[in-house]
Amino acid sequence: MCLPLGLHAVDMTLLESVVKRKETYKRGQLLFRAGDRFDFIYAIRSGSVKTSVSTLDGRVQITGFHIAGELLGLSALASGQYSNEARALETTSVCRVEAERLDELAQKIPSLQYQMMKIMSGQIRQDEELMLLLGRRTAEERLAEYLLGLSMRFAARNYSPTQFRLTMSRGDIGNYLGIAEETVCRILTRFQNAGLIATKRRDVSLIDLRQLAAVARMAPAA
Amino acid sequence: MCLPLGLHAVDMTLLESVVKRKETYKRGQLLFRAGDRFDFIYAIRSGSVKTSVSTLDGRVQITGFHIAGELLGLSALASGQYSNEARALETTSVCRVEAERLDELAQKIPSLQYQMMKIMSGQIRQDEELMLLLGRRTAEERLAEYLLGLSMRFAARNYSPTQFRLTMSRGDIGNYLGIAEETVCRILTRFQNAGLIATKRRDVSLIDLRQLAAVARMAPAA
DNA sequence: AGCAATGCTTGATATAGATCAAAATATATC
DNA sequence: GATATATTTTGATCTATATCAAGCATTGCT
Repeated sequence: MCLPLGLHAVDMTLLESVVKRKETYKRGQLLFRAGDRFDFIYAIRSGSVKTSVSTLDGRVQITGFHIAGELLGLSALASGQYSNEARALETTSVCRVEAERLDELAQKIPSLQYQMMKIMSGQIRQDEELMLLLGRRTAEERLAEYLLGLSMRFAARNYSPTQFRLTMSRGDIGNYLGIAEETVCRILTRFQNAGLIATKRRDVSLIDLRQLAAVARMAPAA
Repeated sequence: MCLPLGLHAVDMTLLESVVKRKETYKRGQLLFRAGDRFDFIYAIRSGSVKTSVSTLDGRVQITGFHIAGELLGLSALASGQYSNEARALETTSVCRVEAERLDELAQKIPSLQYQMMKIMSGQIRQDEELMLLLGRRTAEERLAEYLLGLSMRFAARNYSPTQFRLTMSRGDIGNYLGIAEETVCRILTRFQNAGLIATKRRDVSLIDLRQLAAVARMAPAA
C-alpha cells in the first residue's frame, strides 16, 4: 500500500477510491512546478524526487530529497498552488491523491487529517533542522550530517545504512547544503582520506559512523 | 478573539471552552523549551516571541519571530514534544489551547483541523523561503528582505508598514539571517547612507521601499 | 564501438563576511 | 542620580569557502 498513515482497514477502502495508482516519471521529469494549481498530494512508491524553490532572478534552493514512503505537495494546501517544484531524480513511481477529494474525504475519515497533520508537523521540524544546518554549520558538518541523515532514512526502510547510491548529483547536494559543488567534492575526498567513507562516483560506503557523527557534532546514530 | 481560524460561530463556543485565556510573559521569559512535553498550542494576542533550535554543542539558530495573531508549538504535534524553544521578546500575552483536548475537539469541529492544516502548510512554505534566504542570498539581500517582510506583516495588521520598532536585538537578527551581528550593523549603516532607511537604535523607518525591494531582489511590496 | 555530453575532481586565486578589539551609546540597578 | 551592564557601532585583520579554470571519468546516444 501507498500511504503509510496508520489508518484502520475500514478507512483504507475509502481511501483507495481517491488514490490514483501508479504514475511513473523518468529521471528529470517534473511532477509539479511552483505556481501550478494544487491537484494532487503525491506519495512516493519507489525512486526519489528533489523539491526546490527559486528566487525571481533564477537562483534555486533545493529544499529536500524524498524517497519511498514520503509525501509531496503538502505546502500547497494553504494557497491552492504548489509553492515548490518537484522533479524525479531517477525512474520514480508515485500514488496521487486528488486534492479536491481530500476535504470531502477528511470529513469521513477523521484520523486521516490527524495523520496528515502529524506528517506536516514532522516536515516543519525537519525544515527547522535544515535551517540550523544552513545558518550555523560548517561545510564539513553539513556534509557529515547529510550522509548520516541519508543513512538513517535508509535504515528505517531496511536498506543498508552503510552502503548506498546517491541519486542526486554533487551539484544538487551542494545546493541543498548551501555550499559549492567543488566544496562537496573536496570534503568527500577529505573524508575518504581520513578513512571515514569510501566513494566511487555515486556509490558511498560509510566506514566510521562514530567519527562521522563526531564531525557532524551530532549524537551517534544509535 | 484569539484564534484567527475562520470558524463558524457555533464552533467558537466549543473552542472557547478549551482555550485558557490570557497568560502573560515578560521579556526574556520562556514559553516552552525543546524537549518539553507538548501541553499547549499558543496563539499570540499581543507582543512578540522568538523561536529557536540548537545543536548539541550549544549553537542556536533562531527560526522565527512571531507577532500578534500567529501560532506557536505546531511542530510538537508529530512527536508530543516541543522541537524548539519560544521566548518572549517583550511583555507578551498569549492564549493557550490544551494539546490533549485538541484531538477530542478536532473530532467535533472538522473545520478546525482543516484550518490548522492550512496554517501548518503556510508555515512549511514560509520555512522554505527562509531556507532559500539562508542558502542562496547575500547579506544585503537577507537584511533588505527581512525589513520588507516585517513591513508586510505589520501592514497586514494595520500597523504602519514604514515605521516600526524592532523588538529583537541586532544579534538576534543576525542569528536569524545567518550573519554576524556586526554585519547587520554595517549593512544597516550602508542602507542608511544610501537613503533607503533611517534607524535610531531599535526604531526603523523604511524610506525607499522600491529600492529596498530591488536590493532584496524581490517583487516590489505591492 | 566511438563520440558527445555530462558529471566529477583537483588546483589556483579571490572575496564576502567572520572574528577580534574597542569605543560610544543606551538601559537597568541600587 | 550615579554606577554598572548590555547593546550597538566602527575599524582592522583573517579565513572558510566561492569562483575560475582545466583535465579526467562515466554515461548515454547514433
